Amino acid sequence: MRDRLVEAAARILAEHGPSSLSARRLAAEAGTSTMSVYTHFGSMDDVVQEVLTASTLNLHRLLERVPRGDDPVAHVALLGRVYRSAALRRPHIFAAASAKGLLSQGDAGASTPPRGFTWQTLVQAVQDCLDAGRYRRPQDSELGAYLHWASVHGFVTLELSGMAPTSGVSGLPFETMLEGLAIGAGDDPARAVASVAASRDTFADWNRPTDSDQEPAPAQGPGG
Amino acid sequence: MRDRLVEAAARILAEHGPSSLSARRLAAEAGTSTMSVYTHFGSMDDVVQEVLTASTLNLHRLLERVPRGDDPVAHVALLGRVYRSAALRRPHIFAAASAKGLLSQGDAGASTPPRGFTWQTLVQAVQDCLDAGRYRRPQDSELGAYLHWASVHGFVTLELSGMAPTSGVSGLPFETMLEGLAIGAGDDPARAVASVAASRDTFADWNRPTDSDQEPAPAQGPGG
DNA sequence: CATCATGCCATAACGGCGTTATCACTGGAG
DNA sequence: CTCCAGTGATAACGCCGTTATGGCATGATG
Repeated sequence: MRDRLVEAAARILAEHGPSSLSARRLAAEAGTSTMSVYTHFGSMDDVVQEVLTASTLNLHRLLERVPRGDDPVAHVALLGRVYRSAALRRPHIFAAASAKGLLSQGDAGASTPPRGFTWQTLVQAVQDCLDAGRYRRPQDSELGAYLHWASVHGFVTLELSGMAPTSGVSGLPFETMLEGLAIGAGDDPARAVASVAASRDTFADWNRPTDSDQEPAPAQGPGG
Repeated sequence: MRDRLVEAAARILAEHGPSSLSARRLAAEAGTSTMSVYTHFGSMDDVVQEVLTASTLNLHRLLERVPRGDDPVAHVALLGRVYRSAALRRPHIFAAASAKGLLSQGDAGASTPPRGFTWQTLVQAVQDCLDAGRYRRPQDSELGAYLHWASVHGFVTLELSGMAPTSGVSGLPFETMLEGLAIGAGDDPARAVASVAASRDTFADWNRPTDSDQEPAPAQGPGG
């Protein structure tokens, strides 16, 4: 029964958002009564917590599996692409996890500042850029990682709020942002553009076979 | 009565967050009954809409009054500082307005993509950077403005979620981000750093007298 | 076999929510 | 004065999360 509840909760959450996830509806869709929710969970909040934790764990696993080629800047860009792609694929989940501050942890009991394994992955990726001489600023790879994360997160957040830039804008906003991040970190502009372009191809190639990593998802367009 | 309701709603929203703003509590704190809420507003949602719209309007007015010196890059950075400062000053309001996608409009009936007057201000500021030869990319000032906005917004969002970078990090994260934005847009690194530093002084000077622009606010630290 | 303890959940309830129907009251217009 | 529009107090409806109660299986124990 517990599994059916989690399943139903995940589906409701993903398809209709958190406001539609009520104990009565959840029980009904799982074919049971509200009482069984409380036999298996402490509260309704624990249910969404469990679903969101599982979802972000999926994202973390996905991000860790991102192929690390020999171009560290492309790797950082690729991580951003995967983050955005996951968010666009399941907007409600992303929004809820973001609102609850769950996106950085991926690990129960983590301290409030970013401490999930993905965070380590990103920090390492940025550190690789520094080591390779591509990045120059900031010297602190944790700070650099945080700035990348903040920018991509903000971009996606605004995108999901329907505030994406007006159509007719020249260039692809997300590509431009990725390039700007690298250049802003000290990379050579031409190399940054090349690395971002390379990461786009890697993403396209790699994204297809890993489709099954996420549960069934509606169509989406990571093109942007 | 209407005013007392709006007042009380604004206070509850700012101090205790949206989840604490119930019709019954609002009526009680305004010294009336729930019915009066519905004589003056269509629904509870309209109440928070009104409060948030007023708050973002305040922010927009504030942003428009930002002194435009002769350094366009410093001006862009200053806009970011003011945005962040307002968000830190009233976290609940910012989070709620952000969740409702109200932050860009500042104007009823605006189309979904950013169309508020502040948006025009930011676009113009970025355009000034392009015209002055400080910025080089992207050529489209709307896109450039969007990228700045997304980064600052993401930074503040994560900051309010308690995911600010670990203490002990070297350098000031927000300063570093502002510098990175300018450099990523093509500015000369040294000039970017100088402009951001200049904007910090301008902000400190200008922030004191305009304290009264916002309603009574708890202590906060825009230092970053 | 009978007995009992345990875990699961159906029913129904409690208080609180947004919202609405009803109606008493007030104050200005004719 | 009457009449009317607007206001809001009372109480209700159907939701919500949560919980008390109790029935029903199941499996261990004698």
